[in-house]
Amino acid sequence: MAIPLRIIDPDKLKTACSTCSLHELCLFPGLSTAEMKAVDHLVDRRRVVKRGDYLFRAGVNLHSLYAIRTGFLKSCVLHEDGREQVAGFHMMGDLMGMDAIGTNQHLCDAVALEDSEVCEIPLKDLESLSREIPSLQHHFHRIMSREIARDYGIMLLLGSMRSEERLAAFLLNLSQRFGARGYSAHEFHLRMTREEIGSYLGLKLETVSRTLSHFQAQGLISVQNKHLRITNIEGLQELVGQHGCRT
Amino acid sequence: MAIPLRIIDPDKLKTACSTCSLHELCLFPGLSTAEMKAVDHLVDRRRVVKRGDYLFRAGVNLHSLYAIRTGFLKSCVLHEDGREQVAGFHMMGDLMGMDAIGTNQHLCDAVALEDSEVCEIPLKDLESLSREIPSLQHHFHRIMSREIARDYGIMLLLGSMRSEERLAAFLLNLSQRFGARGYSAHEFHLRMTREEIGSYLGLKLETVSRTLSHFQAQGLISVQNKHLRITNIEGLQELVGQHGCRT
DNA sequence: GCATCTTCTTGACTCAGATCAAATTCGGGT
DNA sequence: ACCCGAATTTGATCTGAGTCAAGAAGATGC
Repeated sequence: MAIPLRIIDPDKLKTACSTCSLHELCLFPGLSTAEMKAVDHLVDRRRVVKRGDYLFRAGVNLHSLYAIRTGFLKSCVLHEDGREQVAGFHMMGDLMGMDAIGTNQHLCDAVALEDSEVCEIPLKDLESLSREIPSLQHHFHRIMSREIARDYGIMLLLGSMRSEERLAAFLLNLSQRFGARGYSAHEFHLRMTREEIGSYLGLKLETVSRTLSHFQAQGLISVQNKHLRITNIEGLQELVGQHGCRT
Repeated sequence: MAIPLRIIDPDKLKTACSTCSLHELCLFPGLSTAEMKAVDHLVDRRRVVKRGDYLFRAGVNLHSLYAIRTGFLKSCVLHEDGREQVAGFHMMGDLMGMDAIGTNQHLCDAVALEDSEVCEIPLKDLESLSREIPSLQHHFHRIMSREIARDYGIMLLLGSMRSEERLAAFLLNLSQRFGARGYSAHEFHLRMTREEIGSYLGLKLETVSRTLSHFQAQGLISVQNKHLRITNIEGLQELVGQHGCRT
């Protein structure tokens, strides 16, 4: 395990959290320099996942959590009978794999929708380091909790919104997340197919397509295949939670 | 803070996790006696919540997590526009409040559906004790993770099951949970209204009622208002994941 | 550059579950 | 025991989204 004596190990440098531009989004903001140093050793290694490849598959044993550095992935829950549903879309700074801690087995497939790069964080190491750094521990709990909160939002969406509201909420969510990461919040590339959007929103791909066309006709957005531009964000916001039909 | 010198403080005794019959279900299984002792001090106090009362409300600051000792509660997520949806039903041994760690504010209302009793676990104390007891720490992570896993299941249910499947899955879930707690798995009391079931499953109360009647006509269950008896559990199991229509 | 496969759009029709509307039963309070 | 509001059941009708189908537009590979 001895690291070869080199002045700069370029690989290590690239992996280090302390030099990572994502560290405010990712697991470890607001740590002292010394703590940051300790965290650097936590991040085992980076891994590249090509478009279409699996980061992990349902059923395999958990060894690490994965923090996304670049790229875009989806997670798919699998039902015993073969049905499959997109449970989330994940981008830079998101942490994946937390659903597997309970059973020690991944519950969902994680598939890259574009070439992506992730940092592996062995759970054992994260747990032992968070025993030493209370702020890291608390931050990890916050991240798990936010995942629960996100899921509650999706449950609300699936359980009580009509198709237009779902899609509007989806677009606003993407917009907000791209914006938070320094990308344009009103113009972006949809990395997933209509079918994947539909699966995530509990709709059929035809409904997704129709609803997008409808939004475009209303002047809310302009879509050209996967390129999307939000032209009236207030209009979309009004749509969400407007048609309070399904009481 | 000095505890009055008495041989037995009956209140403390009742609160102690080490003597609690739930401790295998609840947060702290498999600890040494010494560790158990430390955990006892963690559980701040017990609280009684009368039927219809709130354990906590959306928006209030988090101070504690709550482990249910007895009773039955629901949690309701609130949409800004006043829409409300049941996010879960919680019983003996379940832990509530984890959704609030992320923002430090509760996201949902927790309402007792029958007179209930909970143990308050201050998050700060749980975090500091779990820094000392690795198995407690890991178990807490597992519980949060299981909550995420549960939510994935609900997303699958809401996003891709038809009404009969949803209700069958719901009944089987209740059955399994009652069974795991030593109650009858095939005969129990529904503590929630049809409307609450519907809200949880993304259906209208009429649909819930009709579907229950339909199940009864098929000989799968027998319902008499809130009293439910499962007469053909395999039949229900077949129903879930049978009609794989919504691909 | 062409062929092929996948993804997307749009239209016509159908149906599961929502909505509206009674009638009935239950449960808590006096 | 009786009353009253809430919860449940059941029926009739309506509708939003699913299903089926066919063509168009993009991607991918040779």
